[in-house]
Amino acid sequence: MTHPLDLIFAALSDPTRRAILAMLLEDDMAVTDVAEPFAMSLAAISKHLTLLAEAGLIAQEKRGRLKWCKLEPDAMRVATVWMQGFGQFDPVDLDGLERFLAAELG
Amino acid sequence: MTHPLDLIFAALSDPTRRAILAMLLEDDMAVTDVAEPFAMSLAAISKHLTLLAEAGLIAQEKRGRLKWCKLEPDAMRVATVWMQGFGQFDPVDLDGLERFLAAELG
DNA sequence: GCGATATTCAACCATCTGGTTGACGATCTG
DNA sequence: CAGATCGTCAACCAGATGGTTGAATATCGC
Repeated sequence: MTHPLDLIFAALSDPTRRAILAMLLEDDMAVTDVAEPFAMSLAAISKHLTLLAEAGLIAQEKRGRLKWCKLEPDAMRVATVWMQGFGQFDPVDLDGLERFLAAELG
Repeated sequence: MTHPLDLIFAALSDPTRRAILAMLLEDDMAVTDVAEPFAMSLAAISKHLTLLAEAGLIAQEKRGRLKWCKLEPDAMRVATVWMQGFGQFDPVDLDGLERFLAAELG
């Protein structure tokens, strides 16, 4: 795995990591605070954060004993730019989208 | 792995599968034709196509002995919609994007 | 019906992933 | 300094992923 998009999409494919990103959208947070809502070990969250950082989706900065995590929106934009090509050809088909979501999400 | 976005992003995280999607953007294709440009077995491509179909990114329809693959843009749109939230807050920072790409792609 | 073409299935393999636990190195606080 | 807190590291595990090969199943054309 070496292309940036590989890392970005792989990082986004895990629900825990997407939830972390959503949290960081609200506010920058230290690792322990990120971990708090999840029913898994701190080490597991730490690994998730490392993956997110390697993908460029977040930046981590250590200040004192806390390591602050903040969203890094550029990486997500790169992915968005790549994906744009696949949806833009027919004027957005909201009905179709709705059908898809209804089918997939129950 | 059960959430639709899990499958969609996981499917997109592989360069072979992204290349397949780009090919299908040009035209619908049968499995053997999809496989032709790749230096790997037909079975491998067949598995990739199955993953793409499970993610909803393509649809496969068997006509005679050929199985036609076509792009199914709704799934990609679902992902785009999810991602929109992370980039839209500051007016698109093209310089930052360029720096990111320069850093990541060499 | 027979041979060729299209596609999948099954078994196998190496590697990655997402999680655990316990020990460890830093840093803050009293 | 001593103790608590923050975070990572290392070893381990079960299961998924991306690939292979060879056999099996449809379907087409003669």
